[in-house]
Amino acid sequence: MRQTVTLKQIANEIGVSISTVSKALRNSVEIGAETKLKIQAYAKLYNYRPNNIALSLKNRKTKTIGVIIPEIVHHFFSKVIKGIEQVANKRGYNVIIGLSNESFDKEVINMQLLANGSIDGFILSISKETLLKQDYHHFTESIDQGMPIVMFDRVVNDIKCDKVVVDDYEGSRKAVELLISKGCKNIALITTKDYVSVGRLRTKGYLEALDLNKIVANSEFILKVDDNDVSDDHLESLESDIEKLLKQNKVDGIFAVNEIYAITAMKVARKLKLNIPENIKIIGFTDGVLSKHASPSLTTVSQHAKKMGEISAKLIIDKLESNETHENNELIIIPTEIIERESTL
Amino acid sequence: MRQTVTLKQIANEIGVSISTVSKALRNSVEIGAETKLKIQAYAKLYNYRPNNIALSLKNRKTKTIGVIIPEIVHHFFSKVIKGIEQVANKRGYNVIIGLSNESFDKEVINMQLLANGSIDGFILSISKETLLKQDYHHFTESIDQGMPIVMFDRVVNDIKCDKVVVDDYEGSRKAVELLISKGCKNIALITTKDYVSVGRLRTKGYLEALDLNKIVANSEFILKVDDNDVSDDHLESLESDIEKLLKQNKVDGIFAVNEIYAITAMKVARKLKLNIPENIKIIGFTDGVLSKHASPSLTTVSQHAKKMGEISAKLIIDKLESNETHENNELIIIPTEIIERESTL
DNA sequence: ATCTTTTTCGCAAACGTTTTCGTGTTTATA
DNA sequence: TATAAACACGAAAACGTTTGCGAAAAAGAT
Repeated sequence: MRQTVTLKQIANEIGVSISTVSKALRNSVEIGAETKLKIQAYAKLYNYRPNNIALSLKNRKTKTIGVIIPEIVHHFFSKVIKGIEQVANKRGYNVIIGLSNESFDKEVINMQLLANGSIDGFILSISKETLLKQDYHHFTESIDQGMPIVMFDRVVNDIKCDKVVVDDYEGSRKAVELLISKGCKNIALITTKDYVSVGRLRTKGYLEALDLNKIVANSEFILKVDDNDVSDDHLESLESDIEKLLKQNKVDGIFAVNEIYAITAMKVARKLKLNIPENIKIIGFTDGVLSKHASPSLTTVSQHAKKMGEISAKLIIDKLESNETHENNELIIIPTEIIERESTL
Repeated sequence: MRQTVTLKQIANEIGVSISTVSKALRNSVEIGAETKLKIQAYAKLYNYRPNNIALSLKNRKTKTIGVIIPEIVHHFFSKVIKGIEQVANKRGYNVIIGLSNESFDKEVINMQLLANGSIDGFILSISKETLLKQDYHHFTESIDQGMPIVMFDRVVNDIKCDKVVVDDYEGSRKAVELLISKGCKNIALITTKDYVSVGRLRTKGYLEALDLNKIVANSEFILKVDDNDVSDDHLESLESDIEKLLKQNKVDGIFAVNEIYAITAMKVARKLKLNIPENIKIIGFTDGVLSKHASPSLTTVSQHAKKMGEISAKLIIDKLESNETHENNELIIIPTEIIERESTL
């Protein structure tokens, strides 16, 4: 087991000082050609690589960015990570992942763990519990300590940092207008509770679209799912809610704020012998894999998750590498895109 | 912007030495009660936290494990990560992610980047390209340098390290035998090329099950997909291949080595007006989300991805924290479990 | 009052780098 | 030949910790 070799070992072996070795390896003009060659050869032979930790300590930066997300077993978030990782890697940064599991405490602990020198900056999406509590002290603390943050998707206005979001409002409006343009008159909305900004904005887009088209919104057509229930139970109760809705009203279009709700709606429709898209049209909101492979395949509003990750990474690295004071904060809104599939033909 | 406070700053402020501060904060008996109190109060006030990097340098360990996977936008891998992260966190470790993107070069670079002090050990799943090239020098190098590795799912025998796999062979055999027990006579297999051990073993299980039940294997019933083609093209060509297969033979059961192939098979069956499960039964191999939400829902062989991650993390941390020489290597085989759903009723 | 013990604290080294500033040696210049 | 310039290298500090050991001061024992 050959341990990794250090400057000191090389110096001892060759009989020069540590600084000479360091300079030789960085090809400094201070060192004579002959010694340089000897040292470089030796280093190559023993496969010398500078110790990252020592470099981090010296340079006071780690070239690592911390990513805190609520959940990783989720197509949207994993795609964001992929985007982050890609540009981070290209620019010489590593990515360290922390999962909050939608829990406030885990979010705080994770951030504290990483903030003590392990990383240079954060990219994060806020957990539901944090959004509910509206306790953002860990974010402000981090920023106060000079550790920049970029938030994506789930953001809050109160915090002074860069933000990357999708145009939830606009995307929902367009989605519902697509349904209307296809002739739907009675359009239902399946959404989450309002405390997640994303859900609120999407609801707003739905209402706006109806309003713009002189359709009177009907509160019976709006299903607000309590997704705090992590188990599958809430899907079952959602199913029965949808079934009730579809039985009591002649709904001919459904807009769901995420993929799972849309798929569940499809399932219920099928159960009630409603043909998609003839009798009822459905649109979801997501980038997921379910929509693409469902049958009929599901029309969705794409969030451009990977792009979101790429932009977030670019923002944080730019900020880290500019020596300006991090005062001006950007809000980047990524336009959505409707991917038309069979469920709205 | 209040920067994070260091021992030195506290020492200067209070007028004692750095070592006194350090000892006071670690509640050493060497320090007088009064000074201890004063120092602790000050540290609390300024929210002192020891710098991780400095600790890493001093202790020569980072309490971080590097995870190298081929792809993160993938239900299986993200679930493994979730498992890893959970036990790693519980034991005070961080997780840093590297994506190989199924590329040999990226795998090597990622590992070299992390091996220079950034992490204490690796958990990884080998990229397809690496498996094809059969070039494993980066693994042996890492191990030679005293950096332990745990491989999961995609492993190779040649490397001396802990391995965690699912019982692919047994799982496939049981899956095919389930089809047989349900009365299927002509069972097709949709698999990948053989260089991924996983695909090879699953094929073997299929053949064995047929053999055990005195069914003669028919090479026409075996579809080997070239999944090097990352694009969606290969799914379309797979579709036509399956269609050809189903038209020319009266296949009444399909075993697919992953979720996507199974779903694709379902799609084709539906197109050909074959009822699932009445006319044809289908089983997939995976933990994915598609199977659960497909309609009819898809019977699958569960790989226990999360558990795989948990065990991998436990193995690597145990190894890191035992001061024994890392000589004895374990091979952990996780039993599969068949999750019966509608596609084989 | 003297000696021993205890208490309380600081020095210095170590982890592995990079870099500034000297210093000694060699070579070139007057 | 004396002096200046060029060259080749080393010492030391710094990043932020922890810890063994020595030493000063205080307390106790005789």
